Amino acid sequence: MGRAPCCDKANVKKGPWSPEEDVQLKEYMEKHGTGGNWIALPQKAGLKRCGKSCRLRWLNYLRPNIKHGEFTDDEDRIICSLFASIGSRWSIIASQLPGRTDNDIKNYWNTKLKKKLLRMGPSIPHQKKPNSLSSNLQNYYSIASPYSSSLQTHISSSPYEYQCNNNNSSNYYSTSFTSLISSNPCVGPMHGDYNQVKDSNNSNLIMFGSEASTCSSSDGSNYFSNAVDENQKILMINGSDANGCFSENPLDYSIEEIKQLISTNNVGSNNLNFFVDEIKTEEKLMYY
DNA sequence: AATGAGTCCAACCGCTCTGTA
DNA sequence: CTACAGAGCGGTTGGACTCAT
Repeated sequence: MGRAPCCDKANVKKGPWSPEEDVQLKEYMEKHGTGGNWIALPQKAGLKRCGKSCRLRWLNYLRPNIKHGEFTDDEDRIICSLFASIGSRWSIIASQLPGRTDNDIKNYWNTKLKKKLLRMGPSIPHQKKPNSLSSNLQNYYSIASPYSSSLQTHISSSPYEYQCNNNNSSNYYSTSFTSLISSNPCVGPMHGDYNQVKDSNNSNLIMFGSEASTCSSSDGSNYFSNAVDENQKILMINGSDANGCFSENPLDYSIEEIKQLISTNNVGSNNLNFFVDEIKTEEKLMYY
């Protein structure tokens, strides 16, 4: 038996929204809000739409302060940087770009940014490390404001810098991203929750998740769960320079590796093996 | 002018997660 | 503990638009 549909599909209008429907939804939302129930909203608002459709329309188009139009270079960098570090977690990426929606960013990435990246040749100026991520991608990773300033605040205010020696691999951490996520009202604290505990050697640990099984949501918490996978290379968002650019590669992946992932459609929740999935419930520890 | 290919993006689908009874 | 409903997410699709031939 399949899953029950969220609405009566036979009596629900599909397809593009008319201006009248937009007005209707907007007026209702401004007066009443969602009332905590999207499913019931269309009926209350007099719309022949599925609740999910209303939600999507509101979030992606009608709600205030939505930014449409061209993405700036800064936004490009932020997207590239976050994509490289957390994969296609569009909602998290969107949370770092005020006014942008996850759908917008997803579309932008799929239609433009990805291609733009792939077009970039290996010979680009300002290479910092020829054999690692010293490519246009790396330049894209160099994060500029406003993200960098916020990130830098977290970095500078962070008391810890972590090094995680995980079996035979040496994985490095800083708190920057952790702090960023955990302090971000859009993604935390749920997504960035961690506990400070001590291991058997009385070493301090940072533990993401809780008790026997860590949160397995497909958002930031997974990122952290997977980020410490011993078999995976680890994001190092480390000290940024005075311009807000990272002074080190944020990733140990080469442009070619990433391009390959993109070109083989291996970018996504299943195959972007930087940090994503696979060990969703495994508890991971960070030593400091 | 016709048309086919490519691009873009709004919207849908189906899944997972979360809260609650 | 389990089942269920709603919310949220990422992947995909379909149609409008643009451009080249």
